[in-house]
Amino acid sequence: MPTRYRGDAGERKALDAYIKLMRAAESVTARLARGIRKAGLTTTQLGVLEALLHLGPMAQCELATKQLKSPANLTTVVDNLERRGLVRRRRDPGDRRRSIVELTPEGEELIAGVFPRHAEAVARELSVLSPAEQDQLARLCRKLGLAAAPSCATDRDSGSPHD
Amino acid sequence: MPTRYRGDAGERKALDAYIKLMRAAESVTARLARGIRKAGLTTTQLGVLEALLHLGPMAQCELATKQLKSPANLTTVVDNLERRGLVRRRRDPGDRRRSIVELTPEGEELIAGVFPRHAEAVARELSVLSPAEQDQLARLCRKLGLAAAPSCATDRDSGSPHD
DNA sequence: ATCGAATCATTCGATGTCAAACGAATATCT
DNA sequence: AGATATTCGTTTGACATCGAATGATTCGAT
Repeated sequence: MPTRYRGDAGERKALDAYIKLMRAAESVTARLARGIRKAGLTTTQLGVLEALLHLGPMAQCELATKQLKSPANLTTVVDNLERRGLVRRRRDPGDRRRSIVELTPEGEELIAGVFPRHAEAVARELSVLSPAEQDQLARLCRKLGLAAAPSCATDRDSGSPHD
Repeated sequence: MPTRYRGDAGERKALDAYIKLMRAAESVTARLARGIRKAGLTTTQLGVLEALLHLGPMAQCELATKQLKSPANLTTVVDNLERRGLVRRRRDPGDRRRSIVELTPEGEELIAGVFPRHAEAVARELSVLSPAEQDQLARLCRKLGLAAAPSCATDRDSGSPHD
């Protein structure tokens, strides 16, 4: 037997749940990424396009908050999407620090065609769990996902707090 | 109300569970990454050093399988660790294709000092869930985490199938 | 009106990440 | 033995990712 870590029981239980959470997220992401790649997108690009499709144009800073990514990262992702003509930047007239990002017609067509198949793939991945188990998982993960700081001032939001 | 996606009920439930799973994994990872960074490591580097500490020297290919990373990725991560003198590569005499990766004394000292604090941080993050809930989460995530292809021939494994 | 603090996007440098192609070494089949 | 397939690690090229620093803009308090 290799020398495994020996902490107290509670710590071992937490570590066990933690690694299983990470492995689940990573392996589901990896499997879904194959299908996304066939559509010519990366996982992050899909997330950005989907947000724009379902929520409409929004500032880059909002996009970063919703995707749990750094502003620097969003700049490069939006750069790559803009270079391919899938999104467009527009200065917010009311606050010229902000870039409003919106789908181009090409971008909208692409994501509208891709997303339904992606949603099916997600449902297929999750189908190893019963509907009741999916609810349970959502409830437990919700508790862990909080404490995400609302860094963007544009949280003049609207209904459901990002879930 | 923004135009949200309207699929059938089962698909919406799966999507909901999926995004909460991802948000939980990403936000816990991000919070833990701050502590890891203070120790001068990245999350992946910590994972590699921890595997070497608790399981002993192993081939790069085994390391890649255990960390759910690509071989190309492991090459660069091990490169970076080797450059800092934390690990060492050694040709496997029995199979000269293989690189056995092992901790240097410096690497062992570092990870042995860092890991206990990391484990505490993990327990703290998971403490929003009761022990019973942690078990539940582990059980559900375990079902999702399977189907990870065993790419490395060195699966002459030993007891628990990576969980 | 002005000065200082906060916000947004960008740049830079470093690391992580993968897919694909490749060379070296090994295993397998005949 | 010799031909073929497989495995392991690496390289390359593209993208993702963060932290820190910077410039432009806005906000807040006097």
